[in-house]
Amino acid sequence: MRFICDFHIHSKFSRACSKELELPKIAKACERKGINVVATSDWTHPGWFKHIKETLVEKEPGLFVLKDGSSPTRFILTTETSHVYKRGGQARRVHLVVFAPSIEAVEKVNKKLEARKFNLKADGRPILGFDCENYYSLLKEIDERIIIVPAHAWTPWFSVFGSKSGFDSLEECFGKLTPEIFAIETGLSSDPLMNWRLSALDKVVLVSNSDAHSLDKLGREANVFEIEKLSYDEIVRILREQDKKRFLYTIEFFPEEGKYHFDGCADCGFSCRSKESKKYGGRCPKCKKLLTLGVENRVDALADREAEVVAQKKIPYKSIVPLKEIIAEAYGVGSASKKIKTEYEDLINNLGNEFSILLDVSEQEIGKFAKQPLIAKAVTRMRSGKIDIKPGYDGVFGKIKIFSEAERKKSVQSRLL
DNA sequence: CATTTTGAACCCCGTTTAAC
DNA sequence: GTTAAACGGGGTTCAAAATG
Repeated sequence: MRFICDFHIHSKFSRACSKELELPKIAKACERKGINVVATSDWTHPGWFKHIKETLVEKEPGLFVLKDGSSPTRFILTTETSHVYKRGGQARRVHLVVFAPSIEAVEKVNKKLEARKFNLKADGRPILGFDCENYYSLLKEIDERIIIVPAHAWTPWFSVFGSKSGFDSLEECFGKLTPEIFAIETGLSSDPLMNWRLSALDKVVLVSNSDAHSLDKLGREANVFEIEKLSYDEIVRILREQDKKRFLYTIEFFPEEGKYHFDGCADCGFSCRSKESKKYGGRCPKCKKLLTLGVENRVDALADREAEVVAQKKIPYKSIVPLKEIIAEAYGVGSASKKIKTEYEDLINNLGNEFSILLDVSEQEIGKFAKQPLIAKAVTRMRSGKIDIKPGYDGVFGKIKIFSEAERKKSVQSRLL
């Protein structure tokens, strides 16, 4: 059976996250998105962990469902921790996704972290002044089956390869435990093609998750597996062995849409490719402050080959645009508007879930239910990658453009006739 | 007047810089 | 030398401004 999995989201206890993020609501929202396995998230937080224990029951080994049986959505005990510390004489800020096999393992980890006086109550994504390598050692002592996956590995501020406070290699960060890093999360601003340029990453498998802070953003990136006997150990095995038979593909943002694709200065609205930023001496040509170097820049700096050489050997991926943004594009209005919400709900109700619309349903079938005729065409165009994007930079999201103004006008006219 | 867009505040803590 | 304040991030949220 096909399982779409999102291993990195947040709860209502994480900073800047929606109050709607509670397990029953997440389970329901996943059904509408087409997500089969989702992170419990935030299990280091005492209040949230209590909620997990009260609300969920184990269904398969290491996988959980709502106690009341109201949803088929599986939960897996994955969470994020934020590490701020010094290593190699430099300040480091790295985010990690932690996979745990059982409630008991989580309980032990939380006890150990509390003993070290970390404030777990402060945030669902606690900040630990804890060196990543030492942290991983501790986790492995508690339970061999716990694994760490570096989160959104290329973003400038909080990641293992980030330009502001990351490293140039996994070894620098994880030392002797580097062999136990067998997966990394590519993040919104990079896609597999970019990551394939590093031979250093041949040992690891690339995963994609949403890092959702609201129900709406669940599964904006995800992993698609073909699994017969679902369990925590089977998921980890597939990752560890890069099992291409079982790990079918990842679902990705177009990397240009991510917030840190290009180099740039958000204050001045300036952005450029990494090659050009050298020309400016790494400084904003307007305000002369240092440019925030984006994901493309870091990949360029660390890459040692063209991606195409190895593409055939890798787990493939599909690039998507969230359905709401597609609808918004077709109407020519912002994706938060009322019209968009209504059309979105209609399509989901008629066609099942968001992922089936984005990945499977035919253009013709979508056209039957879409009020705005450009929507079906936009989905097809997205599937073939024929869209324009103004790349994101310095925290500014990229802007998607599926249709030219002329095309949109033409479509409006044809409806009037 | 209703809707949409834009803008700023908020949460948290380790580090850095400024102030005492 | 010590303490205090500023800084930074992500994205939701609410308020204000702009649009039609």
